[in-house]
Amino acid sequence: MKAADKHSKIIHAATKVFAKKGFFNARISDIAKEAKVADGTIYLYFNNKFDILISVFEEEIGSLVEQVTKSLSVEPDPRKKLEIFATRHLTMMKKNKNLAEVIQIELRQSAKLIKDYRNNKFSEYIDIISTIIKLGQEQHIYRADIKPGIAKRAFFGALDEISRIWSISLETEYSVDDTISQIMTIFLSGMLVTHTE
Amino acid sequence: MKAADKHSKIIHAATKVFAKKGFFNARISDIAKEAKVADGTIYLYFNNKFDILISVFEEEIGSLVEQVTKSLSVEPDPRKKLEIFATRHLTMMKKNKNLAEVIQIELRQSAKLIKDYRNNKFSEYIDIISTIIKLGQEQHIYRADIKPGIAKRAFFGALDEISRIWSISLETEYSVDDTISQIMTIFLSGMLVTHTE
Amino acid sequence: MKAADKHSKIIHAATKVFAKKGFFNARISDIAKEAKVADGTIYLYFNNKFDILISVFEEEIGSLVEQVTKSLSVEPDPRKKLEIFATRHLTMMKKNKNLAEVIQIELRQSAKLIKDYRNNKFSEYIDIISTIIKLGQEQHIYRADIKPGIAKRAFFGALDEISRIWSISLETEYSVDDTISQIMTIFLSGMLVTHTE
Amino acid sequence: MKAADKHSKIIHAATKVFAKKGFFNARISDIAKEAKVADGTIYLYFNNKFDILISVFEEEIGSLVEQVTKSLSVEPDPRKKLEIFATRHLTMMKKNKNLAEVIQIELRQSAKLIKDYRNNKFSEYIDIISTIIKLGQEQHIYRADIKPGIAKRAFFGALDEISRIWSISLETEYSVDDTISQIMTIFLSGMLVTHTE
DNA sequence: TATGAATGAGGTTTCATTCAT
DNA sequence: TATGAATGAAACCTCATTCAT
Repeated sequence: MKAADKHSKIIHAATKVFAKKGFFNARISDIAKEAKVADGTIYLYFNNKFDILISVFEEEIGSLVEQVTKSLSVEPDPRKKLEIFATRHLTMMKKNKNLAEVIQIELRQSAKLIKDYRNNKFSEYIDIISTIIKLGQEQHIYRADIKPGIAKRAFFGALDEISRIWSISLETEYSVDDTISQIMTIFLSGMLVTHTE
Repeated sequence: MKAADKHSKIIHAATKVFAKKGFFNARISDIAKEAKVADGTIYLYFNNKFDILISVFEEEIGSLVEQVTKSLSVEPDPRKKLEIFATRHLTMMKKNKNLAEVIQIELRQSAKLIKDYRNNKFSEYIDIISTIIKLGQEQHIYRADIKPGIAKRAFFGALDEISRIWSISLETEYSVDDTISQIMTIFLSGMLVTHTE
Repeated sequence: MKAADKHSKIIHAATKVFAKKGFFNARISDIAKEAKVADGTIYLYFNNKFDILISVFEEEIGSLVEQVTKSLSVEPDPRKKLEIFATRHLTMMKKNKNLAEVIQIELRQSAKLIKDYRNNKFSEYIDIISTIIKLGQEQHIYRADIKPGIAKRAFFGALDEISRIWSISLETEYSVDDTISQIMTIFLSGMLVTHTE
Repeated sequence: MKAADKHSKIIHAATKVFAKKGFFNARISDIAKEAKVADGTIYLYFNNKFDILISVFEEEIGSLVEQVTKSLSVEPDPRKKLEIFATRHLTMMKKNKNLAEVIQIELRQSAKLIKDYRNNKFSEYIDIISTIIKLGQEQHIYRADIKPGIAKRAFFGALDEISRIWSISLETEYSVDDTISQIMTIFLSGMLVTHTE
């Protein structure tokens, strides 16, 4: 097995374990067992436990960015692009609960633990949203007075809070489609009744 | 000093320490020192470390619910009510960074750690939003097709993600007012350019 | 309530609690609760936890000595005296399981913990046996080559080990009477088949 | 060093420390220091402190059973067998004071602490006595009316109480030989003067 | 590279004892 | 005398990390 393979095997194992137990409750030996390597082997690929967490983000979110970017590239309409982002995000979070939990919980932990960890990949991911909004503004589809820097957080926050509930409660009140539909309505048209007739 | 006072003194100390270090990195002795009591004294008021965390939520969010409810009671307009909620929430999070961090980080931790902790007070808090939306729907101000159960999460998630950034980054790109204005525009009118003229 | 009463109330409570939980697992607050006094009150009557244990011995065994001595005083026959001692001891241990356990377990603990605790009352109790033996030797009923100092321990040890089993196992294979009969046979006549005919 | 060696090294260290301080006063770090391993190492071999105590019994008494059984195997006479048992027991207790104390004190503690610990090895040890008695009864050497189940406890209790005194008092009033002689006289022939002439 | 036994620092919790009331 | 809230020392146990093989 190549080094890169083992590295990624550990990353995946760690994602699973962090998701299940949380960063602090996860033991290195749990990750080692999940990855089927010896405890000591982990330290040949990572500096310490925290380094694993950071790597999990970088790799998992990195691949998320890749997938989403690819999906978006074939769609020119900024409205549709936003919907695609939401769909891909929620679908992924529903499918990959491990990743979902790691993002929801550990993202916050880690942001706190090391101020100098810039969440590069994560920023990149969020910035996909603002890029879409800017594009829409250039095309006069999105209101010019919307600040992409705030809107991207509002949009991501909305999606994240919804998928958070999916993670902790077994029942899923609303389907992905229902949710997308609601989110798009709210973010595109707002909640007010429109009296345009 | 009365028992109730000491209880609340420990709660406030714990909020501070949890915010600064996170639940897992916080030591009981940190909380004790902050509260100016002996380590053992804490166990006269709480069963264990986790019980402190739960209590912090219940009490801090409980008082948040109280304040917000009071503010809302004097305003009949559902549009304004939503704005008041956003304003009070963001203002509080900006002012009380400890509480903000505890909500953002530990809320997620605890939800994960004990599935049977129903986050009663927190649910109550979030439900203020859905109650406002329902009221607005009855008055035909908010669209009937908006599902309050989803919208409340979207709205809270948006606010929470924004205040999360405030907590971790020292620079404050946007003021509370700016942010409120953006959030209200998005949630009430949406991001699309309206061609009603 | 007089001081002496409270003192003895605590002693009895302690005997109960020590028997149930053992000295180390017993908490002062357990004893206080059992005695229906405040924790601090105990320290008005005893110097520390260990002092309570010593006092329990002195008092409980003291009263045992008194009772046994009284029973023995009316019986002149050394053979019967020994039987009375065995009967009283086993009956008491069976009736007062608390005392039994305290003797069996804590006697050994305490003897170890403080070398300078001479178990005065306990020695006095054991010496009742050697006194009986000496009396019997004077009357040429007991063999002159029996050393009372060893025989007293053998006799007490035999009784104690038997009552120990009673304490830990719920089933009581043998009755007190059966046991006495066996013990007296062994100690008086030995286990060998006698070919005197 | 092999794992088995380290296991046994810890057992011996624990026996020593428990004997010296008693189970409750013994600290894990005491045992670790005595065994010249790190505190944590102990938990690679034992589940918890109590598990160490149980293991000490099983191992130490197990080897006692082995030795005694071996000594007995070459002696056919039930009278001599009993004497051999007493001699080996008392000799061992005098030589290995640590083991003696652990048996005397902790045997009682542990029997109390966990009702479901059956003291397997210890029962096996005691049952050596009843087996000898039964053998003697078959050969019409020991009285048929002696109940081996009671007699075994009486015999063991007698030996144990005597060795208990050896442990706690430095002076040794009686030698092993003296004691054996007394014990055998009592248990075989009883204390009564025999008028067979 | 890989292993996994060993390390030892560190934290939660308990509880005997004190002391202000 | 009596109380019981407060104290704070102490110990079991965990687990990230190391290192000899």
